[in-house]
Amino acid sequence: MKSEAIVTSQSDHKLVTIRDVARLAGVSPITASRALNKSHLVKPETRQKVEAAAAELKFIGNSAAGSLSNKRSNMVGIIVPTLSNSIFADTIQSITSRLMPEGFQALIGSNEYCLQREEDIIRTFISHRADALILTGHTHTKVAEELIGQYRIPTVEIWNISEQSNHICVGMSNFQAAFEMTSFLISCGYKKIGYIGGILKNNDRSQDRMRGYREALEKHGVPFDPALTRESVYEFASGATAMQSLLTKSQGIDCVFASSDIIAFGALMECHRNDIKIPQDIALAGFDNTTIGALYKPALTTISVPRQRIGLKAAEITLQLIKGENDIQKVNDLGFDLKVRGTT
Amino acid sequence: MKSEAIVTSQSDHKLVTIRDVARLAGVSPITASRALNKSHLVKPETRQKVEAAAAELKFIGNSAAGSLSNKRSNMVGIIVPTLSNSIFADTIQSITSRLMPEGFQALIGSNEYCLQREEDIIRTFISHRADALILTGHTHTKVAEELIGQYRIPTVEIWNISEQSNHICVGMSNFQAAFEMTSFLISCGYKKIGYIGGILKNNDRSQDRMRGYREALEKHGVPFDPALTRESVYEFASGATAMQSLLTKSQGIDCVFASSDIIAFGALMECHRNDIKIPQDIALAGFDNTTIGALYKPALTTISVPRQRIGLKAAEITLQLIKGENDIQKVNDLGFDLKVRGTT
DNA sequence: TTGATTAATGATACCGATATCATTCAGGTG
DNA sequence: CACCTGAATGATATCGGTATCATTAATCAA
Repeated sequence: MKSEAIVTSQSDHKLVTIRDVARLAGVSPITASRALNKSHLVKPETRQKVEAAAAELKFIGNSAAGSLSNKRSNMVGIIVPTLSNSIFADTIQSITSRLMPEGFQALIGSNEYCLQREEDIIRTFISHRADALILTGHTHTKVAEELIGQYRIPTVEIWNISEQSNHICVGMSNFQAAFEMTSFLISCGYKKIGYIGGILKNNDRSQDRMRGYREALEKHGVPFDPALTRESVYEFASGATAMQSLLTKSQGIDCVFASSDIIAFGALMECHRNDIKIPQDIALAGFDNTTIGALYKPALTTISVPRQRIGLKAAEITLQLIKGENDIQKVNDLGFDLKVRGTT
Repeated sequence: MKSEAIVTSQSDHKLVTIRDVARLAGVSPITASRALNKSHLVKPETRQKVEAAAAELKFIGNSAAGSLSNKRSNMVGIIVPTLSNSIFADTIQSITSRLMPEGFQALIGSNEYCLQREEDIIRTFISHRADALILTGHTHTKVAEELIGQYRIPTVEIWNISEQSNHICVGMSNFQAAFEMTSFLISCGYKKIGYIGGILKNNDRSQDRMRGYREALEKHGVPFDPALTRESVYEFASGATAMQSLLTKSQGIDCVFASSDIIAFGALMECHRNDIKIPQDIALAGFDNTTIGALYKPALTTISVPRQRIGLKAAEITLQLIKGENDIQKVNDLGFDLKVRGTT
């Protein structure tokens, strides 16, 4: 079908392009493009004409075309373990709030604690030529690391820190935090301290927290007893189940350290259900410092993690990396806070 | 710089393109493209050669180039009010779990209950030429609607239903649900039923729930009393504050209907803190059926919303719309369940 | 006045994929 | 054997921007 000059069929579904804007403004397409992006290269008067034309046509540029040409997608891929846990929602929130004003679109993926799925998501993000990646933790598949290398995607890891990692990381020492919490619990005089941690497999945060618990015990001369530990999915119900198991199979426990507030809350519910008084009968500590934990009475003793600051700093570094800056500190420790409250 | 046949500089940062794959496989670029996408047009043997080449080079296609050419981005934009509330996280989860296997990338945005921000996000999504949009609720800015129309983006609304809407919607009647809950509370014999709802402005779900509460009261001959109602942000702390206000300023209340479990839980905490027994002193009902509510003792009476099914159905319809099917039911009511539990 | 420099704009090519149309060739038919 | 059909593949153009280099006009130093 040859288009004839006059015909402007409505059913043609032609979207407005920068050429249309340029035509209406009486300039060339490149000038229009420049006016809309790098306005300093264009006379203010021209810029206004172009902007007016763009506004009149409700022009929205095609970023696929843009990124194809200038090799920057203005997208940043973010992968968290899950969206259901609000702690990651908070981090995402703060990342995007920093990135959006700079013109970046966040691609968000959750791997549901599965490395293979993470690899798939990374592959998708690369296909969209994300300008950078923000991943949770240090643990990734070999292929994922290779792809990141081959496609040279600047990558930032959040929520844990390690000198060993291949990437820049922003977070706090999960080991140190668990170590300090456990030490604190020991210093309170608790003798038989149970531990409900997240699934260890492929999860460096869970592993580090467990290690913190264990090494703190050993440092204080308390033998580590696997029978006092449970692995739990990061969900209320699972925390409750783990607690139930501890209550029945490990009598004499006077304190439980849950490596996540969600798990701790599930454990709390379970105690509640069994008329076990917190902290009189059993003390309880969590990790993450969620809102519910702080609001509950008695309020939950926990580790406060600077979720928003992690997101903000990660976004900041991401922007620097995209700009090509490379004098960036590799390990960014934002610390944590031990919040001693009612449950211990 | 003219490229000389032999030179393959490592520092050239050249990413592998489909031409490289084609060359290695000994076919033309188009054949390579076909082999990787629409393999039925290509001899099985050829396809294998191409796949082998792609695998060897770790080829990941540039989807910007792809979508520029075939006018499909394989991206679906999803906008929810917030990620902090797990109910939306659940919906997103189920949407993406349906969309990803079909090769779609979800673009996720949260408008933080702000219509202008929603409009901005929609603009971004359109710039990426999202193949479809999934929005929460019916309330959008005029400009947003215009853009959706102009760029002809198939759009599905979730979490509320209405014949009036411009778009296909998937959800349940928030009005009906609040109506039934309120009627139930009346039937329990509660005489002075307070209401803590979400912010009404620009939020059709909040509005419909409030209307359901009000009309149920009136239908049963109970006068609607604004002094018994509060508006609250959808956060624990805000629910607690609202409850506190009700407790001090509206004595004699024997029941509170919170239009969200999060608010209800905040209210619960507040009662707990003031040694008010639930349900003996005051009954409490929520909305959403979150996990904590179900786990708490006494468990929270609430409205169960089919969050996952909403997401799934929305994804399903989105796929149909993208395929161009248009015999799609406009209003998709997935219903709700009144969960009567311990708090009433 | 002239050559040099800067500001503003434009012509053309190109990013990397695929749509479209063309071509080749094997097998079937009358 | 000429003709047609369909399967497999390829050449070329194109999507909608922008990089790159070229051009023009205006400003300025010598």
